[in-house]
Amino acid sequence: MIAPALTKNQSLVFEVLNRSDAPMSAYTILDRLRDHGFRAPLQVYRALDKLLEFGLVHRLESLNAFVACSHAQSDCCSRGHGTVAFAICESCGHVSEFHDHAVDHRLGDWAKEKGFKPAKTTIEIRGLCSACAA
Amino acid sequence: MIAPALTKNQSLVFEVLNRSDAPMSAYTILDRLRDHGFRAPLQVYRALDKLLEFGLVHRLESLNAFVACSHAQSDCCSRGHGTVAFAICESCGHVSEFHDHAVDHRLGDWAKEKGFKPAKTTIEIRGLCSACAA
DNA sequence: ATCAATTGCGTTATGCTATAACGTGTGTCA
DNA sequence: TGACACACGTTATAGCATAACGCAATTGAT
Repeated sequence: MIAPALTKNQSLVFEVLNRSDAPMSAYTILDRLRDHGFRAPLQVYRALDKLLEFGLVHRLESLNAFVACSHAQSDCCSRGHGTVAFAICESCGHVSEFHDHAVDHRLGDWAKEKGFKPAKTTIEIRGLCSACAA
Repeated sequence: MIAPALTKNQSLVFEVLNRSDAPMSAYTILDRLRDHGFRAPLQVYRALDKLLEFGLVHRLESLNAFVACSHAQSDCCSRGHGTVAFAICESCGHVSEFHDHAVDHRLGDWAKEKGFKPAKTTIEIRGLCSACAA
């Protein structure tokens, strides 16, 4: 899944997500981009679909929101080296993205044992980050 | 979190979920219960909130839907002995609920290391069950 | 060069998911 | 008995996501 050059809309959405230090809903992104000519949710959702496909953005299922991939610079996402997990602070909104090989492997083992063919795995931990828990 | 006797609405919602072999959205539950006097989403959501609190029901974040806890009979859920994971078949809709101590422990270690205080953890694997993958 | 297929884009309308805010009734118990 | 907690019912609204239409630009094979 090599990412081609982004289109204008895709770039705009990606920029907004990259600048944000917290997840954003599609509608929040839309509002941020009204000045750039965005008028309808579909403009955002279509861009997000592509960005997700390219691995530049992640969707947080438990929030119905989106974040830029923390490792977009490296080969992490574009190579799809495994399942990514998220720790979401419910106080400040900060999201830590990490990969745990052991967890990945363990879930893979379970799937293998059960004959289940995984397509996409979601791991999200909600709680308080170290700064907010202090 | 010992579950007290369920109220009428809670029982109705729980029954519907128990009879279903796939997750159900709140609105689908509502439709199933129109004959029993349900008229508004809030009647369902309020019951679901309690059932979730009692550990009798789980919410599937990646589907915005709900399932009865597979282990409701045992002490699994009511005791909250750890994080539960779900394997969701995208073909037949069947959901397997399981617990993996190693995964649980591993994520706990990560949290401890980072000073993150977990409140709720979501693990959902979407794919094809053995029957549908065959 | 041209035609067909693909892709992105814009717009309108709609559907699905979830909660706010208000009021009612009922049971507890100090 | 009066304050409180809790379940319930209703209306309205907020928030998230996609269907369906049409147009424009690009690509690529013939």
